[in-house]
Amino acid sequence: MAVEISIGDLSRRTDVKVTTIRFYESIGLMPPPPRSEGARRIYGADHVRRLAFIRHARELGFEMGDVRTLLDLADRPEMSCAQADDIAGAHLMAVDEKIARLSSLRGELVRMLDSCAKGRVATCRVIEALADH
Amino acid sequence: MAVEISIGDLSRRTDVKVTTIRFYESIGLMPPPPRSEGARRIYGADHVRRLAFIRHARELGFEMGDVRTLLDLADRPEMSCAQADDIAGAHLMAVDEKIARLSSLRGELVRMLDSCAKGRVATCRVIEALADH
DNA sequence: ATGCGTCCTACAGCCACTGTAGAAGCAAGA
DNA sequence: TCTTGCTTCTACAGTGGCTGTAGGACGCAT
Repeated sequence: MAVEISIGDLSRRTDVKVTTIRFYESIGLMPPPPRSEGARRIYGADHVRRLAFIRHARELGFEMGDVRTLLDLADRPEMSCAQADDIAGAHLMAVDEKIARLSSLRGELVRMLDSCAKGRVATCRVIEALADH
Repeated sequence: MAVEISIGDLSRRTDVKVTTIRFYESIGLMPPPPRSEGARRIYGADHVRRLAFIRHARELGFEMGDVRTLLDLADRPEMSCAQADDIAGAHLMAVDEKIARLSSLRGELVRMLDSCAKGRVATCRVIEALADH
């Protein structure tokens, strides 16, 4: 007999909020599950797997379009995984860029804070740095 | 005679889009400027300064609430700049956290990509890593 | 039967813009 | 003077990725 769990159970198992699960269904990321007599959603093991997959991809920062493609790929085991690698590679580059950008912001923030004499706004380096970049 | 520039000029000088300038006005970040006979916005030097300030703060990743506070502070030179330092300090911590998070994501992505044998999806480490975290 | 938690749908709101439509202003060329 | 074409105007919808709310219905234990 297959596992039959409610949306609340699915939520707890995958740590994805109930509303988010319904949202994923509404945008076609999760398939519409069968319903009980009282029209409640009934999920099974593959829903758990799919949602976990989505969640991990999101945690890694993949955006929805990428997640969609990765899910499609995961459903076609015979295909080459080159596309998955491409997506992950592109994402890695994007992450590297973000890190670089944040590091330079960090530098600027540290410089601002270090040079501030903790006096009045009139002589504050933080404010000044923002004013005359 | 004061400088009198159009919204397009202001946009070019500060590298902030026209629509964004109007948006900032609509949410009260920029003051509503005087208008020409034909109801066009007329800006002056202080608008340029204020918008540049906003832009720099946004570039540094401060969110709107912070920008608002920093602007208010900048308008009160006699105040202590402790609050500005607090905001910048909190932001620095947030940036550090983001960098840490991204670095660990990066590690995971690199591991995924390194261990992938570039074969079929069925044996793809990238897909697998997403499936069984 | 009652109470309580879970679930349902449908829609508004979040942030920080961006894009669109349709109209009007304005300067330069024919 | 007329026309062309750029800029500007207002008002509002859309973006991504959810989150929150209203107003019910379901289902189980007491």
